[in-house]
Amino acid sequence: MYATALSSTRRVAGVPSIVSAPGFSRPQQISLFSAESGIYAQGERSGALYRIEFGAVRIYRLLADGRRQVVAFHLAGETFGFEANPSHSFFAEAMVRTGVRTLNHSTNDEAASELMALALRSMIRAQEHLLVVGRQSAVEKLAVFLVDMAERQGDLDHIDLPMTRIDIGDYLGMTIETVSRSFAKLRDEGIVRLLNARSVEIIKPGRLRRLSR
Amino acid sequence: MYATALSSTRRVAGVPSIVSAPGFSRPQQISLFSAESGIYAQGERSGALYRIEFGAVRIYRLLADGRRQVVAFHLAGETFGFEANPSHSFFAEAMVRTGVRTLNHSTNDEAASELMALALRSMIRAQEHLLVVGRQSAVEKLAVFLVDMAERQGDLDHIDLPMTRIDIGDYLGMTIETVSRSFAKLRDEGIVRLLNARSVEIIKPGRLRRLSR
DNA sequence: CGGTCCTTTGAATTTCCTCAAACAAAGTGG
DNA sequence: CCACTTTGTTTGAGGAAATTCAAAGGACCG
Repeated sequence: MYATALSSTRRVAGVPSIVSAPGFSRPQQISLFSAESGIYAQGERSGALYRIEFGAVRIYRLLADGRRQVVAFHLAGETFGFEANPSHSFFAEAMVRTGVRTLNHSTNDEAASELMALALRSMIRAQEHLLVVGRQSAVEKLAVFLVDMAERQGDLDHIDLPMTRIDIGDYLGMTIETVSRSFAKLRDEGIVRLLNARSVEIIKPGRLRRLSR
Repeated sequence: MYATALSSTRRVAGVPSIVSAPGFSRPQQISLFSAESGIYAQGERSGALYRIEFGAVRIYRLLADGRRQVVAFHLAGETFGFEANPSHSFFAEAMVRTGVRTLNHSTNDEAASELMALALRSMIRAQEHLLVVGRQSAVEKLAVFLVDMAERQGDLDHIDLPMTRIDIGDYLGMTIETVSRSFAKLRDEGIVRLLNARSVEIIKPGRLRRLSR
């Protein structure tokens, strides 16, 4: 009952509540999060890494007036935590029921190089994202998003979206109506088929990919 | 004669030429770059850090069709190099005559932690940038940019811009005309005074700051 | 002084957003 | 199992914001 309906255009006051899960800070243990529950605790020291065993997570920032920017989506098998700087009003939330393994923040070289690699990947991702948000049209943005999701889910023909249109809009910097209309354009051109709002079949991968650059 | 006139709306074919400066890869030595010359060499290994002794540098990415996104501006006294992933068609260029010190990529702990701190800062900056580009209006974007520049130059009343309107537009995700019109709005509201196109006096810092969030 | 590049401004157009309404899907309680 | 509510999605109409196209002025340089 809080951040679910949050979007840039439907603004809200205040920030979402933060929920800590049982066993959260015990390393090498899987923590469970129900859909729409928060993952970062407010006082959390930065540097902690999280590996998603199953489910999906969104990372976002808020403007004072409630406008939201989703910085990243993370899917099963992915590691995150580098984006999360609690001192800069970042939030991480499970989008669906999600299992997360908290990785030890040990000081050995191995962990350090892993952290560095993650930092580099996160940076590249953030900048690709910036390029998309800053420099592409609505349909191009959606195409980039769909191609990315398809690749990360390992199935180039079919995508299951764990997020709402609000999430997608706040990720791509546009309203939910524009997201929906962009879906409609891709559908009307025979590029994708919408089995339902969360399930997308890619009919013409080549055209989608061409749109996305 | 290459990347200067590059912008998202005035598209160009091809990529800018890369110029290597004398003494570039010798550590602890200052390399000089003339205005509009490239700093990263194409094959440059990542991980190298650069400290700007004087001048200013832009970091950017290109889309295939020539649209450009400026990812960051770096001013004198700042360290950069983390954003630069040569394998992802990133470019770094001096905007004005610039002196750069290449820092040793040593493997000791001190250097590693410095690199990590830089990574974190770059990430935070990138995400602030994403929030601005994705979620703010033209005037708000310009206000954020001006406040940021003023703080980084250590003078809250006056800004010297080392970059063109094209750079600003490609940094904020808008056209040069919109940048110019946004400047005009701030001027017409008595928030700033334009001594010339590159020199801005901030008359009402409070109003500018309020616009920027 | 002529040329080039940058900037500003205007007018027309396009894109996206806002507001509104209807529909669909999923959950709740009787 | 069915009304009822809530939440999410789609679509339309109108309006606002930014872009595109065009032109003119200004600064700098050879």
